[in-house]
Amino acid sequence: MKTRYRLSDVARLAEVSTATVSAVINRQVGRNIRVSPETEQRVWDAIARLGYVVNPAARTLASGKNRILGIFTYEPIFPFQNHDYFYPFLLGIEEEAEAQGYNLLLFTHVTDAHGKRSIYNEDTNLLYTADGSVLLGLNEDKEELRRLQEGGYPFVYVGRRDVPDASISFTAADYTGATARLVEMMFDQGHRKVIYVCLPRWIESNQDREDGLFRAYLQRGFPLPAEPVLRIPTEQITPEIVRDLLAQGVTGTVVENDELAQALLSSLNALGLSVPRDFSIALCGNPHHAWDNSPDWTMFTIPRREMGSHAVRFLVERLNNPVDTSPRSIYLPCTIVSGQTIAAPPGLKNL
Amino acid sequence: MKTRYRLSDVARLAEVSTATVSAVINRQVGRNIRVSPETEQRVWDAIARLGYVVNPAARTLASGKNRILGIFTYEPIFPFQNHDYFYPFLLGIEEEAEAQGYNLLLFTHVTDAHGKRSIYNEDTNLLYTADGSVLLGLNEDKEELRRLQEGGYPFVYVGRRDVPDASISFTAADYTGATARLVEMMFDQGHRKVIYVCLPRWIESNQDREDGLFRAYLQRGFPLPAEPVLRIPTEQITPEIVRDLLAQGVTGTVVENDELAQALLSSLNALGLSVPRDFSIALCGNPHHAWDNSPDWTMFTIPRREMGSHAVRFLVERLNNPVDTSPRSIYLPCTIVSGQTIAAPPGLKNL
DNA sequence: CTGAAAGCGCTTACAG
DNA sequence: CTGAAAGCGCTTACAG
Repeated sequence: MKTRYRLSDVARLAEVSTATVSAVINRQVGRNIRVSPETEQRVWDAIARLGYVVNPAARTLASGKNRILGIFTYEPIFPFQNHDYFYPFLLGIEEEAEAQGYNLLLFTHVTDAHGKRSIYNEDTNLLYTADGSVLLGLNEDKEELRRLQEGGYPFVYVGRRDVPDASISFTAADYTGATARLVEMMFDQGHRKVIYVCLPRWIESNQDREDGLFRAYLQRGFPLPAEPVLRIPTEQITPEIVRDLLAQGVTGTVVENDELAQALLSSLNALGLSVPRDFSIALCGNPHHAWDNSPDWTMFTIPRREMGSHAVRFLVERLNNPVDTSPRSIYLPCTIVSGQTIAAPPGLKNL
Repeated sequence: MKTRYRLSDVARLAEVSTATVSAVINRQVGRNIRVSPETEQRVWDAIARLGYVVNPAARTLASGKNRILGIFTYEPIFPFQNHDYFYPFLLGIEEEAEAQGYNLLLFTHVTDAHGKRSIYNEDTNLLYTADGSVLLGLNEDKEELRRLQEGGYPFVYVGRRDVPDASISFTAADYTGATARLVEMMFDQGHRKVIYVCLPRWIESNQDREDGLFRAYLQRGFPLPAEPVLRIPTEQITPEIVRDLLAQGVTGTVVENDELAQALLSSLNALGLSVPRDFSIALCGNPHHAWDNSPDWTMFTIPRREMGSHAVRFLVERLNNPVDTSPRSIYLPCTIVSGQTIAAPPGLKNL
């Protein structure tokens, strides 16, 4: 392996100072620094002759920047299961990074001593290799995010994240608006008791969808059901549960995910009922899986690609203007997909 | 944004030298360097108290390594079209990188002045940011690869690459063996005239598949047809072409890709013939697209994941042992998929 | 228009 | 067992 040439080698060969070489390779000539065309040509010749290539680490150390954006995910980034989940985000991130002239660093080596993926590993912030980072994943560690924000490190979360005692930048899907829209579609069909069914865990997107439900009731002035939200694990959805809902007069639901929706569907079928004839269901987001017996869901899709590209845009804005550290956020519109799973409630059809 | 603490700040607070702090955070204690347990504890306390995090750029500059592996692709890495193509490679690369404790740098910002993706941009080798790189893509620039190899930069190509005047490391699929296997399967059914149909372009994998065809003939001792390889653009495959093949006594083909195979199928159908009753076809690799009217191809699949992980393994071996710069290569076995597109040739069925 | 020099924050012989 | 210091290869005021 031959030794690499240094900038000073180029300077010596071209008979100029290192400052001049630096100015030439960084296209500073004509800006604050002046170099005569002949001198510049000598520098380029010397570079070509030696086959000189700049050392990015040294450049980074000296300038404090390296035009690298990190991608940190709280779940493995390229697993089989999450394949279709992460991909559209990455697509948007890559597109925008390329457009902005940044490379992407995938933080793959991030499991700590306990086997957990985390940003701080033995007090080392792994992300510092990159000028700024895009963060993704459902199982984030809020305390880490707070610490990261406090440390002044530039990052943007893909997906709304509520961090106690901190305000962070994020790009989110407008779950609230999209969910409200689905509920209103049911209202338009004559439904009056529509509830939200979700898993029993507090996450921001569930909060947002719940808010969407409430907003729809508020806007239409319909009375909110006594139990507007059903928090339940998928495996606990049974025909009895569904019979209970029907007894309460519920005629339709918006549902967090496809597993829950499929479970509801199965229970309805077990009772001899069908969707949307006897009950309406709409899905709040993209299905996670391909199902054999999946109906054509009425649902909305999450603008993943746009969430990714906007995250990069926020990050680059922040890096270009380090003075303004105020957090930024955006709610991107979801797309409603009109399927075959909502219709007028059965009571109305009897009229 | 508060200023970050430096290693020297930790040293001052712990009342030790920077060398000691460096030894502690790099786990050198107990190896060549000795630090008393009390001193070490003081260092860790100081680190915790300041919230010190190491600066990777400085570390890289000083040590010459950064435990980052690059991924360079000659096509955009996350486009819609190549989604399913690149993904399995990335999966294997990520798995192995994680296992080996390396992060991955995706070189996204690599288009030169002419809009072409290239490693050398204005005489700068973009890859030098990473300790070593995995290269992928069909449209590689051999001259660049030669230059890269000559420069001593550690890299591994995913897919066999023949570079004039250079010998590079790669991980390949055993196209030759798998193609020979398909041809022999046809021989076993009674075929004697099986040809290879491919696009009219020279690429390594076509060379390998062709070799597979020849190998099968050689092993069985059957005479090679006068025109054993048909090089033809997809759109030029017509019923006339196929009628010609049949007239030559060809009863089956192994085919480069699914587009060609589908075109053959259409032409056969247009002649009132069907597969595999009248003609056998086997596919040499994974289909690129999902087709509406695709038969259940007899084919082989390319071990993409393994190709990716082996590339990382080669790279890490090279980095761990910089003295041995000899190129490494491996041919990984493909998996034969028994479909419904080969059968005994029609002549035999009449007996 | 150009150069000498400090500094970025680490690692690593080397000296003691 | 620990410290002083050179060096990694750049950038960037600053001086002229």
